Amino acid sequence: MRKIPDSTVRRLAVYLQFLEEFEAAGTPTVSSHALAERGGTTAAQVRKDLSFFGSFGKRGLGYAVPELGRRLRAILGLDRRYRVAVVGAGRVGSALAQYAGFAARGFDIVAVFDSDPAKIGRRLDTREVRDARTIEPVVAAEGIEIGIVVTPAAAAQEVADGLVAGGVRAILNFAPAQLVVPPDVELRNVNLALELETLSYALAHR
Amino acid sequence: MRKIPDSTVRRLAVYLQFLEEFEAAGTPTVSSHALAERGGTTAAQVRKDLSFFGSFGKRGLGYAVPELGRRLRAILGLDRRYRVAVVGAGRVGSALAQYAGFAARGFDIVAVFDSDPAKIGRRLDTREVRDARTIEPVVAAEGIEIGIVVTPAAAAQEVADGLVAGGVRAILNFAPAQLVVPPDVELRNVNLALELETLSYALAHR
DNA sequence: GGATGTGAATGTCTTCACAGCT
DNA sequence: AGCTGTGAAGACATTCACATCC
Repeated sequence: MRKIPDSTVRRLAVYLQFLEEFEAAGTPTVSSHALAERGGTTAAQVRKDLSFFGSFGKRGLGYAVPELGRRLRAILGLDRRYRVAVVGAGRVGSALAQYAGFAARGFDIVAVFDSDPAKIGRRLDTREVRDARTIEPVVAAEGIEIGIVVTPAAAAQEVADGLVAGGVRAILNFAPAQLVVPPDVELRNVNLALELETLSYALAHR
Repeated sequence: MRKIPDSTVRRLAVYLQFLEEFEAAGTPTVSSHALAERGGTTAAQVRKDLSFFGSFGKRGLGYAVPELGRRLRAILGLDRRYRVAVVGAGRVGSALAQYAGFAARGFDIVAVFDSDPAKIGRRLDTREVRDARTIEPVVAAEGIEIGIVVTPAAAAQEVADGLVAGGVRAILNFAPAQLVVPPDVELRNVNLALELETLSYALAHR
């Protein structure tokens, strides 16, 4: 069960999204074809993706919606909740800290940090913005497992070091910087400008 | 020159980022090895990526920083500016509309839309939030080429249709919905929750 | 009949390794 | 000597096609 393509994991998360719509609508069963159509891929791809983890379908019938949902949540590790910290209470950071989509998927933002004295102490929903110098102890004390970095590039590595020292197991980095973290800490980068740049490339080439 | 891997395009944008740091620092020349190190890839990969578009380096020496910068900007279509609209003035939409990183890379947010009467008319920096019902005419009149969709999933397709009718050539979609657009409109999806979900998968599997 | 599950075939991307400039 | 540029090899991912089962 090791060595699953990264692209497969991403697609599984997408399938789960659709599946939850089917769940809400009360659809009892769904075919690989139906999932593929909505997810922008092919039926064979859907079946191959799922087959890495077992065989959850019934031949001739398709997949039972509630069961496949449960399975996918278990596979993705979404059958539990995570405690998450956001570092950087600028516009994007604040928006992410309050983004309902995170809590809806099991990611609870339990702490927000910034280094700007003007921001420290302010409230953001129910949480208070805390001093970035306290990242390490707070992360450790609160049992925070995931850190989201939304600082300027120059501050990102220092912040990441604090998160790691506090014991996070994963970091989602929005800063346009290449972070260095220990190999046992999972790191994913999201670069907003980059997405527009690939669009620019596509527009320029035809 | 057709058929460039998507991953290559993304990496080129990353190289450009680093190159601009070298440019700022006045470093005259850079090797594929140096670029690889910072970009989290290998020297061979850097050279292969660049070789799709020509040979910009000097053997035994490396790449001239200013020239490679110019070339990359030209390849990525970043040697010009783009007019961009943001639809959805919620927390994330507002943050994106004011995100300095976009303007810095040549993407000017020239219009912001929302359908909520409470938000329409409000100012966001220098721009006023406009009625989403006017997307099509405003996009057409303002010569907007790129639309960023940051609405709830339920509204996203309608908004996309308006953008397309107005004449955008590309859409960056943050809504957790699979949009349908004509084949000549470039579409890229960013799903914030998805990124955390792939981290969750990684945490669950070891 | 209809849809899954999966080896095998195909296609795509990355890495290797070395010839060729400077 | 140093570092690029690139075919060829290898690794990886997707698609095909069909046997299998409900």
